[in-house]
Amino acid sequence: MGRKEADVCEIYYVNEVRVRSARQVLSPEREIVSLAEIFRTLGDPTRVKILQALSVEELCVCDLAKLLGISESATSHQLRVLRSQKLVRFRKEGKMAFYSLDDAHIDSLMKEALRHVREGADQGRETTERIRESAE
Amino acid sequence: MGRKEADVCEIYYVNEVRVRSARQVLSPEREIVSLAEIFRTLGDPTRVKILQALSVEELCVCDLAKLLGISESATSHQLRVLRSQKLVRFRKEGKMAFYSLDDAHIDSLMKEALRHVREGADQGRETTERIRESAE
DNA sequence: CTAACGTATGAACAGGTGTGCATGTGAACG
DNA sequence: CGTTCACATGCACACCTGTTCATACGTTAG
Repeated sequence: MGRKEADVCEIYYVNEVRVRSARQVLSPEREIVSLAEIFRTLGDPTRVKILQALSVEELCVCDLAKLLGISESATSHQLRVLRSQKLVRFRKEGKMAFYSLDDAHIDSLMKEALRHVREGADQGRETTERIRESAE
Repeated sequence: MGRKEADVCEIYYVNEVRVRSARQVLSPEREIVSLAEIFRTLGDPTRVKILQALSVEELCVCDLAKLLGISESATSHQLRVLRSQKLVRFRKEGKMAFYSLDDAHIDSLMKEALRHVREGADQGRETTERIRESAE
């Protein structure tokens, strides 16, 4: 009894129960990956701005580009990413393409995260910057 | 009146109102960056698993490593990232370090995102894979 | 038709990210 | 004391990401 695998952790048997119960809560790999994919998609300032802007009303590519201060090409690339995740949809009208939010969850996700940021994330940011600096 | 900048978009004046109102909703740059940072932190399968596991109860590094199937070093590296964002905290007991969630928002964030994934993200994933394939 | 426009996309490049390896640090134990 | 253990960290390297540039596509105007 006790140690199942080689010398990994002396007190293995103590936390085995915890590991087991924790493993049960883990979503299946596919869901985990999808989850991470969505968060990674939201993990870019440009895309956050796009989604915030579109939360008001639909906008065309060139207006988004002007709003963001980046090229229309870069904007289009980012919109492609957002489209691939079904976060935005678009409607073609002549040569224009009007984009809008495709998913209601996203807005509440961002608002929830914003609440987190506005609360006690100040020390967090300091810590981050300290680490990032010392890493260079 | 009308066109403010050089030849960017012919119908500039039409959507100027939209751009203006959309710009008002945008959070200040610092908040946007913080928001994106948090999402980017959540945008990794390993870290998602860590947070899901810790949502049950605190775990030490070596148990997390076993649970995740990666090295303790990699686990420690990821925990450092999560710490820097104040997403987890740790308690030292002898040579062990027990980690637990530091923020209640995070769990609800992940659950909200999970709801999004479980709904209609299937087509989304197909699209993503199609794009990823054609990009190689 | 041609030309111009708004948008989309492929290639390329700088910069960033996650993991393994080697090593360091502090605590517990003989 | 020195050794072992759990954990942390610097470095290196393969991989991924976001932007720019050049170009192509479909639509509209002349």
